[in-house]
Amino acid sequence: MATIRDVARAAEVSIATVSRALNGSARVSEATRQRVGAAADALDYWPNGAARSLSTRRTHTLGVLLPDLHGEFFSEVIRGLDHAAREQSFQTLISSSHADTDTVLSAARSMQGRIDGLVIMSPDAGSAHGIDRIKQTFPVVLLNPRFDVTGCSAVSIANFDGAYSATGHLLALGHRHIATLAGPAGNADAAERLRGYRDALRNAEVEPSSALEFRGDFTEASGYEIVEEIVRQGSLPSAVFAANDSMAVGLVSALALRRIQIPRDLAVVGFDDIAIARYLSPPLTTVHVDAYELGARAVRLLISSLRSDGPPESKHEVLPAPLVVRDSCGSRLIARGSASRRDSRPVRKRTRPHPNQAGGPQP
Amino acid sequence: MATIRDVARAAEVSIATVSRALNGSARVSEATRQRVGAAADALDYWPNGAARSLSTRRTHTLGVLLPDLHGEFFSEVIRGLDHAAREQSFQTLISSSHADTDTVLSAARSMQGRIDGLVIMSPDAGSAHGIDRIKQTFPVVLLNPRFDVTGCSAVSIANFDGAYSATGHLLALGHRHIATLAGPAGNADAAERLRGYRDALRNAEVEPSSALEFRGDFTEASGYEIVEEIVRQGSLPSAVFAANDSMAVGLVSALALRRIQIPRDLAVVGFDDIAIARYLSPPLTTVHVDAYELGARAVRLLISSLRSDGPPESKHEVLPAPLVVRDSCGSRLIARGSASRRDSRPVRKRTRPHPNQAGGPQP
DNA sequence: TTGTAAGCGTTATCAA
DNA sequence: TTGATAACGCTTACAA
Repeated sequence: MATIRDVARAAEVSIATVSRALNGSARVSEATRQRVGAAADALDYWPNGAARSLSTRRTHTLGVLLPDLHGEFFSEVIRGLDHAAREQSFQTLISSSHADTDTVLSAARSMQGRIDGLVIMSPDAGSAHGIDRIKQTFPVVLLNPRFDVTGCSAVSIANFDGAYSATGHLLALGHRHIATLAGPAGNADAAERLRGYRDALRNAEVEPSSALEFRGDFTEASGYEIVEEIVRQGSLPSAVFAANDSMAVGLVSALALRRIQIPRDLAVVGFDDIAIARYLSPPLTTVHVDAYELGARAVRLLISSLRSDGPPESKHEVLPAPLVVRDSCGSRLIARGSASRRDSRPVRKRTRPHPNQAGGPQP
Repeated sequence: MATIRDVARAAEVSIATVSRALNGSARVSEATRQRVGAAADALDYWPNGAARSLSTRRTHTLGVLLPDLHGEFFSEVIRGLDHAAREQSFQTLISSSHADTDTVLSAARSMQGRIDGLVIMSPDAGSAHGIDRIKQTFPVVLLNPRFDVTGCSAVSIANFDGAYSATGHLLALGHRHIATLAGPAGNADAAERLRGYRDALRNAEVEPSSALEFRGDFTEASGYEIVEEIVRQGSLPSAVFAANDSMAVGLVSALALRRIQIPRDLAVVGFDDIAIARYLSPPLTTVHVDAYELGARAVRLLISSLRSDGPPESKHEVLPAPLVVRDSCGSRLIARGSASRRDSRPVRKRTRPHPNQAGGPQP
């Protein structure tokens, strides 16, 4: 492997001149620049990144700490992160499966000297102290955090607003007996979505009732099982707001088995807008979460605080979560005036041909 | 930020001793080890990764170059890569959107000094030369490549076998008039799948006919549109093998609109087993591709060739692509004897509760 | 415009 | 068992 010394020798200049020539410094004559360039090409010189960042204290790399999520949401977040980073010619050092404070902290530690900043996704409340420590070493941006940290920017999902408008949609359609399939206790997103549901009800002068609040765990299985509970209660509600699409999918399957028709017998709204949502029968009305944008914004915030010296920035952006109206609530016309949008793309245009889709067999 | 010098000063030893103590060298007395540890803790010392890898020439990091894919497949590959890497305490430096040889080469170049090895996904045939260059700098593993490179391990998908068994399944069900919805010309996966389809036919003494080979581009839209073409031909085939699930999804939608019933009027098999496959009506029989495993194997191959010194390894693993029988071909009983498996998991168990699924709202 | 030399923060090789 | 000190490969004052 050729080093800068080899290039210097070949071009008959000092290593300093090679460095300057290759990095486009102004203080180099055109002639030597040529000579150095030629020598570097001839030797096929690849500068050593570690040496460079040791010297410059910059790595042009962003660290990313993720929980052990998978599926489309996660993939889209990464894509957003990576694209935004690439746009600014940053690379991304990714490490996932970080559940608790300790693993987050040790991963951050092991990235010291190799990243310029760090994006931490969905840290649990316990990690607040760890993050305080990390942000002394490099700028940190939190992705959908369960808490606020001063001196730290963050991007999160409009859980409350999304749930509020989903429930509002049902109310606008005339429903008054609206159940919710809530997420697990202790989960911050779940809590916010539940709060949005309740507030929307109260705003319509419907008192939330614990008899209509079913507790799931965000899995499809729990959505499926909850149907038994609901049915056992005797009187069916006229609508259900599921705190995520996975549970809605389970719910829909179980309803189909019991021949309970959607939306005639029961209207259903979900949250997340996962890919499957529009393939359910009927296509699921749900709250759209733009995972790609979530990642992209986090990177933009991080790079901006990288560039700004001075006190650490701490902007907290909230990503809008708009309602996407499909067919699972019926009477779609009524929804017109609301902030929702009707998803009426014809089937054949459902998937926009993606730049690379023709390049690989994968969907 | 405390450096090794600060720790040395605090512990009243030399920096060499600090390094030895912290890296668990045997040649350190228990007493000084304690003292150094205490000093490091007190100063909250984080070793600098760049300095360390400059000195050791090891980075404990794997580079990953990806095309601009997205969606579940891509996400699963990354998850497989990352998990396998983490298992061996490696981190992953990811860079996507690499379409052509030049971007692949320059990305690899910019990783020099910061990675120990590189996984390159789906490089196009043109990059063969670039990869020859890259593998002189660090070990390379190819993920589903369009070609073989000596001195380079690779993992690829059993495209031929998968297509062969999908078509074989249709033949076993008694179909003789089997069309295929092929992928784009020039795409290696598409070509292999087409070859598998043809071979299966020939093996059953059915001569492949170009009139039954329709050309799509792996998008849902193209699957949708092809139905018109097929119908225009007059006589409907009795079965279709779609070279990927996206096209199968489009196909199914278009057939539903024309009231052509699956599998009664037309049997359909796909390829990839994307998440949506089992939600189609009827659930799609398709060839399963384990994207997670694809990534994990690539990393294992890479790490193994990292550890082995000597000539570069060049194992080429092929990931099996088993047929998953659902309902889109009917008469499922006949398939018993074949190498396929019947997917009969009940709806409520479709999604295995995932370790973290209870920790985030995302599917 | 170019060269010399001092870092950057580690690890590794010697002696002691 | 420890300590000097020389790498590692690069950038960047400071001199020339």
